[in-house]
Amino acid sequence: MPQNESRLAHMLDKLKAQHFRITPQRIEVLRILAGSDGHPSVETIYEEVRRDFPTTSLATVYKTVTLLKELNEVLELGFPEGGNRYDGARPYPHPHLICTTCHRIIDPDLESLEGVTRELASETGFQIISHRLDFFGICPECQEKKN
Amino acid sequence: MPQNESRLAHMLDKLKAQHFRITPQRIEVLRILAGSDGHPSVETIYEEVRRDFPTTSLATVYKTVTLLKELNEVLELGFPEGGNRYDGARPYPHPHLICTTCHRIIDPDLESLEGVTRELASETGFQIISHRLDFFGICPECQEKKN
DNA sequence: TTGTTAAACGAAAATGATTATCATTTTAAA
DNA sequence: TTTAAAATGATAATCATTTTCGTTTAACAA
Ligand SMILES: [Zn+2]
Ligand SMILES: [Zn+2]
Ligand SMILES: [Zn+2]
Ligand SMILES: [Zn+2]
Repeated sequence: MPQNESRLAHMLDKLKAQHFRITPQRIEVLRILAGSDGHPSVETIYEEVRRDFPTTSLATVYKTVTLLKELNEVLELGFPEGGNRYDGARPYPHPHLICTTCHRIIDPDLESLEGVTRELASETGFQIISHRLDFFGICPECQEKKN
Repeated sequence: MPQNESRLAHMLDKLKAQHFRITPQRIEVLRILAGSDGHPSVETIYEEVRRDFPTTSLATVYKTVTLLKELNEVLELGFPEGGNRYDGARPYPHPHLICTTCHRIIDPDLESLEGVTRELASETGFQIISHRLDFFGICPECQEKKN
């Protein structure tokens, strides 16, 4: 998976460029975020990191994720019910499709959003900085299981 | 404001129809939610209710808002940072425009979302139940103040 | 009107994800 | 290596929201 490796390399370069230290725990968190397309939670990342580094603290995972967020290297999908999810492969705003049954989160292809944003800006005078678009529904697999 | 009164009447009817009791505190919360277009927070509702009923508990406001949410009579805009906001005038999913400076929340007019939803469903096989669309930016007034 | 009863209220404790604290360990550069 | 600053790990603190539970009250019938 060359794309993941380049994402990982990019993240590492960014940390180095800003003189953040490269620690084993950080490398592991970066690797998971760069390599996963499933929008993992902090808890998921934590469990995976602890397979290789069993003494890792949950606080370290939080701190690393927060750092990457500030560096715009991970997209945080905050949910008020808790259990935020993270996208390290596409760290820019993009729509998500969330299965309310199995909680998987998918990146759908949707092009028409930029036009909507422009329309909105010209209509309201707002300077649009960012957006968040979530669709909630039931994925094909979960629809199948119901029958 | 006849539209607000009809919203209030509708909410009261729904509570009565399902044999929930009509209390002074509930009426007050309903009135605020039905009459406000500013997407108030629980704290805001609480302060306003306490003007007329100073002994009202914050828990009562939470319980009433939660009840209305379950009855689909209020739309909850949850934010992971806390301080959720509520729309009792339009209790169905609709896009929002949020000023990151003064935190005002506006309902913009946007029609093109239903088409996007249909496209998404046919592309992914998901059964789309709901959505959440927030745009973040700086409102004209806050842009002005910066200069 | 009054009495009855389950629902709602108010106050306070509990919850739970996230953040802050701080002593100890470790990275990175001289 | 030595050194200083940064990162880690364990734990406490935070804070919006939920739960608990004893008291009050709305709704309804007598
Ligand atoms: Zn599913
Ligand atoms: Zn994504
Ligand atoms: Zn503003
Ligand atoms: Zn709204």
